[in-house]
Amino acid sequence: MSASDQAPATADDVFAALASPVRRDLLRLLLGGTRTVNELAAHFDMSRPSVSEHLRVLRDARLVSERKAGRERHYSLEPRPLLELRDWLNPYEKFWRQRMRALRDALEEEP
Amino acid sequence: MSASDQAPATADDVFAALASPVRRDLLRLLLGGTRTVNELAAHFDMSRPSVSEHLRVLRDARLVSERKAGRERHYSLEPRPLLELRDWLNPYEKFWRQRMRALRDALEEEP
DNA sequence: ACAATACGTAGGATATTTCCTACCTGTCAA
DNA sequence: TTGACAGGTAGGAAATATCCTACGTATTGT
Repeated sequence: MSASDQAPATADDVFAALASPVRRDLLRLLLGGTRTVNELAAHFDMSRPSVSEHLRVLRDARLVSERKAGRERHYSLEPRPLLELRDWLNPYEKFWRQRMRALRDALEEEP
Repeated sequence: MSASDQAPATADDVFAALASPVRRDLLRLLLGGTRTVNELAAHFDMSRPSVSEHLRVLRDARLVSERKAGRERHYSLEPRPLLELRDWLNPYEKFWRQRMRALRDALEEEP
């Protein structure tokens, strides 16, 4: 399963990709716009090849895309999997609101 | 760093906890309400002690809480870290809306 | 043409995760 | 009291993750 597959990324891929703080930092950097590998690697106390590997994990999870431009590779943020994460989160937000409502009701009953 | 600490869970703990599909299934089961360890373990093709370890990871991330009741332990969902995850997601949703807006504007320009 | 640059891949060392079985403590019920 | 049950912990095997250096390939500039 490499980044060149057209198959959609699984939730597993996305959650696993987000588990690394390095990869979350990479996503945050890409919020500022497209970046080359060297530009990204400059932010880390880590070898460039290791950053390349993290980028591959992010690519496999469809969280970033790459565009070849001469000898550079321009990486861009692809927010769609994060929107699916928001959908995953939705039932838990509902749960949260129910709990808040119950707490408020209990407080109103005994003032 | 055990679950008995009062220190708040880090984003790292939360993302790492969510990286396992078993632990995400545990959270989903707890959406239905409080469950004992045995009730939870019954849903998995895995030994009960292994489920216990997954529960510890979720506890350390403050994603679940436990309440002792006789010889049972009742586990409950604690949605607060997931709400922080939603906050983490926020800038990416803004990014997404910007991108959608740009696409829409481009389409209007060239109909 | 040739050196330098950008970046990926290979192979490997080490750390971490994930599962197991064995075992322990605390609680309940007969 | 004693046996059964709930569930955590210990120790270890196997798989995976994370980093490195060395190297290969494609592109650019001189």
